[in-house]
Order: sequence, then structure tokens, then C-alpha cells
Amino acid sequence: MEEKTKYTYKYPHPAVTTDSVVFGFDGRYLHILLVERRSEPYKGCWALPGGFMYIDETVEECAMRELAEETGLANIFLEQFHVFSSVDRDPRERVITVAFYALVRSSDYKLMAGDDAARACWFRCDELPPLAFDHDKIIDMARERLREKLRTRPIAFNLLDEKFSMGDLQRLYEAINGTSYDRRNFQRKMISTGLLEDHGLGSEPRHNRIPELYSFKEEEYNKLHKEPGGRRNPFDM
Amino acid sequence: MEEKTKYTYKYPHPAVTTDSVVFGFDGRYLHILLVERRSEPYKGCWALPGGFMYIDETVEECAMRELAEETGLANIFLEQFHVFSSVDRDPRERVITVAFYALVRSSDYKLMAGDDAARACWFRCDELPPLAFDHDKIIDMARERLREKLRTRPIAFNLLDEKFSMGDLQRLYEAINGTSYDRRNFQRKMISTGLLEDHGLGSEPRHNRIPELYSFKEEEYNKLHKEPGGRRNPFDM
DNA sequence: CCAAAAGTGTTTATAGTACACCCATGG
DNA sequence: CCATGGGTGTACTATAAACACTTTTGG
Repeated sequence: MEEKTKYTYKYPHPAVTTDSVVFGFDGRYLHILLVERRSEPYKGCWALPGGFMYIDETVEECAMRELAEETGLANIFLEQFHVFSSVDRDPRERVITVAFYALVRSSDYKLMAGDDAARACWFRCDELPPLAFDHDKIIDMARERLREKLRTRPIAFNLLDEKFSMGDLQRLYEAINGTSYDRRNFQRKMISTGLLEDHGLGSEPRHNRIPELYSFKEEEYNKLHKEPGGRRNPFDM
Repeated sequence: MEEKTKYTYKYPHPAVTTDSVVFGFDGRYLHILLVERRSEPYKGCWALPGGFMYIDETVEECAMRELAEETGLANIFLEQFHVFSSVDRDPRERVITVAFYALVRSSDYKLMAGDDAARACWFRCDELPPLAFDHDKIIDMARERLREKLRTRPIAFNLLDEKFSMGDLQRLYEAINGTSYDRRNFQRKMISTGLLEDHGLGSEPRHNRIPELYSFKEEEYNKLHKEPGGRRNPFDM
């Protein structure tokens, strides 16, 4: 294949990429999905899933496409959070990247098919390998934004199965915020939002080790949130 | 000058611009700084200050440079918040824009010298003219982010003079959040942060109409904020 | 039998909210 | 003299925080 340079501009244009910090939760630890690079630069190094934007797609479409291609993930929570544009961040050419963070449910956790997905792997947030480019900085900021977002919107439920126990929810909050909460106060506050549906399942044995399951009433939340009141996130801990 | 197209790439690259939503406060209303476009497209229309990124600068440097060029503003609070990348958002070519919001103090309010600054003008947030491109959407999101940011960080002080009255601060909060607060509760909460220095100035006449002035103890705030505690924004109302 | 996880209430402290009167200035 | 803005304090309510015992299951 001939290497033709076909696209010309009066002024230099940067290349634009997206990179996604995909968070997952296994009930205990926060994880991030990384892929092993198969070409230079940083060949063999771990990196965030992402790649070059096509000229006829938005950055959101690019991030979703790259995620599907490299990890098989689709239909997940995905939101941009920062542009990284240091002049020398890519040795090949001038590349700026739009960074996204993504949240996947435990049930999507293993569904990583996809062409390039062979070398996609979950790593615990606190046990990350050396990373390509400035991806360590991108992850640092993503974790901070995730924390801030959790205080603003009920995003935790995008990291859990549709039905989850109160313990799962609490451990997730603790993993993201790096703190711990009193179990009873946490439960009381969550239930007092009125936005969790109780699916029982602790039916017969009145006191037991099988936890009750809850689900997030997303539609009710949306209704409340659009109201003129413009109130706060009831799930802010 | 000859129009040479000099820069060629193997794949098409988008052009990258920055646009800045510059907020100002006159003690009563929130304002936004707009410039009148002097070339097509949208010639004569009002638009956000901004322009094309140079290949050897970051998006932050670009936003600052364009602001200085078009409005004479420098050394102000400036932070990116979103990339707008709809495929058809610019009729000329494929352009994605990194949007910033900026906060200027009342004292910088009139200092708009600068070459292109002739046609820069403040507009009340709720009385904006028709705007070029998708700049109305950019402003909508900027206002929302400003509100969210105010709940997260003490940014209000970037919109006020170094010394300000409690009334000014309250009116600013009310303008940004679109609500109103009880004067006494607002004052008590602000003072209880321990991060406002009282400059008196109501010295002799004990009860009078001259308000006391305060300033924000930024350094003390930074010290507290970096502490391990990782506590909340004390200026969240 | 022991460790781990989950169900359940009460008490106290802190923070938020509602509310009224007086004074000084400028028009 | 009246409207506006600013100074000041208290009582009530709601929310947050601290805290212990019991049951069940799995190993």
C-alpha cells in the first residue's frame, strides 16, 4: 500500500484522538481497563483504549467506536472530561487528545470480545503498570473527576448491576471516595432518598446473611431533577 | 501574499479552535463578553472570543492568547470545560472547539484595550443577542458549569474585587445560582468558613450604611484544601 | 466454633432555616 | 420622610454522626 499524503491545509492542523478511562467495580476494588499497545511508540506498553478521530464523527462517536473496537464494550456511560494538549505529548506528530471516562456494570465486566480486545485487561486502580504517553496524568484526573461527579449525579449505579446490595453500593462509594462510612448511616441516607426500590429477597429467613437487593429508580430521579426546584444530588455522601 | 497550502497529512485532520465564555459581574447582574465578527461566516454577528490554535501551543495558551488579542484581558481565571465537535458546526471546514469559561474581576472590567477589542462588549446573561455558530449552546453549558463549579470551589472571588462587601458576594451567588438567600444566614455561613478577612471600614459610625469589606484568604484555603482530610467546599451554599 | 456480613434504633451534636428590629444615608 | 441597604441574635427543625447487639452462613 502506497503511503500517499492526500490532505493539505493552509495552516498546520493537529491530529485529534480520544482516550477513555474505563472504570469497573468488582464489589471490592475499582479497576481500570487498559490495552497493550501493538505498535510504536510505546509498543508493548499498557495504554488507555482510544485512537484517532475520523473527520466525519464527533469526539463522542470516536470514543465509543474505539472502545467497541478495542474492548468490545458498547452502550456504556461515557463522558468527556478534559483535553490534553501538551505540545510534546506524542513523539510522532502534534496530537491533542480528548479524554473520556466510562463506567461499566459488573455484568458487562467480562464481555470483552472484539478484534483488538485480546490484550485488554483490568487493573486495580492502585496497582497500575507503567503507562504510555501521558496516560498516567489522564487517569489521575479521571479519578478526581469521577469523585466530583459522584457528588453531583447518581452515577454509581452505572458501575453496579441493575440489582445490587447496600453493601455493594457502600463499598463502591468507599472505593471511589477513599473513605469509609458507617454502615447504618449510609443505608439510612440512601433509603431516605426515596429513589431506591427494595426488591426484598431476604423474605423467608428474617435475619440472615443474604442481603436485600435494591435498584435505582432512574426515571423518578430524572423527573425530580428536571423540576424547577433545581435541588442537589440526593446521593451525595 | 500568496495562498499556499503547505501542510499535508496522510489522514484528514480537523481544525482546532478555542472559544471562551468570559463572565463578569457588575454588582447586580452576570455579564458575558462578546465580540462582533468582522469576517464571514456570521459576519457582523456576535460571537465568543476565540480562534484557531497554533500548532506549537496548548489549548490553554491558545485561549489566553485569543482573549488578549481580542479583548485585552490577561491574567484571568480560565478553565476548559467541554469540546464541541458536531460535524457541521462550522460551514468552512471541519472545526472542533475547546470551550473555556473565564472569570474577570470588576476592576478588570473596563480594561479592554487590544487591537481587535474595539467591538468587544458586555451583555447581560439574560439579554444575549443572536450568536454565531453554536455559541448559544456553549454559553448554556458554561453557565451550568459555572454553577456546578461554584459548589465545588471558591471561584466567586475571581469575579469580585479583592475587597468586597457581603452584599456583593451574596448578589453574585444569587445571580449565578438563580435563587435568593436570607441575608443573615448567608453572612453567618460565609463568616463561619473562617476564610474571610474582615477589613472593617465601618469603624467610626457603629451602625451605618457603609458596608464592611472582606477579602478571601486564598492561601489559607489552599493549605486546608491540600490537607489529607479532603473536605468539601466551605463556600458551597 | 469462629469470622464475616447483614438486619435493626436511639441519642447527641451540628448545621440549616425562619424570622424582626434598629440605624444611617441619599433622594 | 421614605426607600434602600446594612448591622445584629434567637428559636426551631432537620440532618449528620456516633454507637452495640443479634442472626445467619460458610469455612
